[in-house]
Amino acid sequence: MRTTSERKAETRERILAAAGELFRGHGIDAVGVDAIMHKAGLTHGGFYAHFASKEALVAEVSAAALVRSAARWERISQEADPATALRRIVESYLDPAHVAATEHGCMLAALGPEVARRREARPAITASIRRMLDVLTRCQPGRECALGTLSGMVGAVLLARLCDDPQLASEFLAAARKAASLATTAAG
Amino acid sequence: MRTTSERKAETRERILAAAGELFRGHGIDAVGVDAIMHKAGLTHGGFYAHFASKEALVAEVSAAALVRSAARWERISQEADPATALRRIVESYLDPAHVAATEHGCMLAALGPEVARRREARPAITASIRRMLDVLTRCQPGRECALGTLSGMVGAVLLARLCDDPQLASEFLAAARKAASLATTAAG
DNA sequence: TGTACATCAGTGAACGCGCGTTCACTGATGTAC
DNA sequence: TGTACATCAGTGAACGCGCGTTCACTGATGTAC
Repeated sequence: MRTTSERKAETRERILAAAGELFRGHGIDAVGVDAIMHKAGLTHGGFYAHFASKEALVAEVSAAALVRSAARWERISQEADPATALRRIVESYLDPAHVAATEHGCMLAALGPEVARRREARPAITASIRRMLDVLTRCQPGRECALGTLSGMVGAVLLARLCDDPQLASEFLAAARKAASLATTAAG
Repeated sequence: MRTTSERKAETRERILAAAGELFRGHGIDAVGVDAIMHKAGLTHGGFYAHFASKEALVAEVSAAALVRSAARWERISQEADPATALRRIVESYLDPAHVAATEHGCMLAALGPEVARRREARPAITASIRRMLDVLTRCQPGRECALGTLSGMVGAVLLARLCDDPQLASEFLAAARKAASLATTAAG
């Protein structure tokens, strides 16, 4: 049988997951504690048995979502040769499905500016960005390419989401895919 | 002497400017009508003589801020040869001062995800993005380079703002500067 | 194994507060004669 | 030019509402004997 503390840890994870999806989908300030707890299958009062405040949750959620992305990239880079790993990472990131599913997508493109304004969330974010850059650097000719690829991917998804016109959106994705592969072949 | 309607138009512009700075600096949902009107030197009740709702203001502000950016880029591209114009646009965008002054900077990097969630603001944003792409396309070898440069610049500023570490932030800027110039010389 | 007590995750009513919006008003400006 | 009236941008008090947070509680689970 699950002990009480296991149950509590599971509930905490459910709250984090619910908050992660709602924040990415609607924005941090647009989602209340009430909505998060309801999505987690609980009532709002119980929130404070798990987190000190909404701001504390925000910091944890943004850190956790990006840690998961970084871990996924590391797994991909360990399971395939560098060129294949890069292709998988870049293609899944620059996929129209990623643009459409904001609530399940990358934290950087979905909440970047909102998180950047919250000082307490930034150290953990920076650590995950470094891990993501390390993965890309192993797959590309040099750190500068990795920095450019990450910027290009995040910017392309952001701009694709802003565009009213699906064709222009997919042009951004295609151009970023090409830029990432060009950077690789240039010195590969 | 200024007529009443001229005065009203000036007041409206002051409200738009105040809202533009506050939204970019703190996020749309974090800024109230009260704070905007106070910054514009007025009391909150007068807001509704100029805008139907806060949402209507949001749509106008985001559109207006990006129209101004697009117009600035067009002016630069008319006053200089393509290579110089590109350099000026890229260097001013990827300047640490731009990263620091979110409230006076590019709307895309400061409010992109928040605006992308508001359907009614997107058509005007898309039109301005097209104008910016047109300028870049005239300065670079082809539309694909322009798409990649815009994505790379927006992403780099966003990531630089997220990074806790100033050195990593400036690495993102430097890499994006280099990617933009490489794209140019590749076929130039 | 069975009973009594302690713990504490989760409930749901209640709180103060700031939000977006409304509205009766005022006083400076524009118009009519 | 001077006077009387109409307009309407802007004021500031008030509204209903939903937010983040608190708190007395309950009932399932863990512990002691």
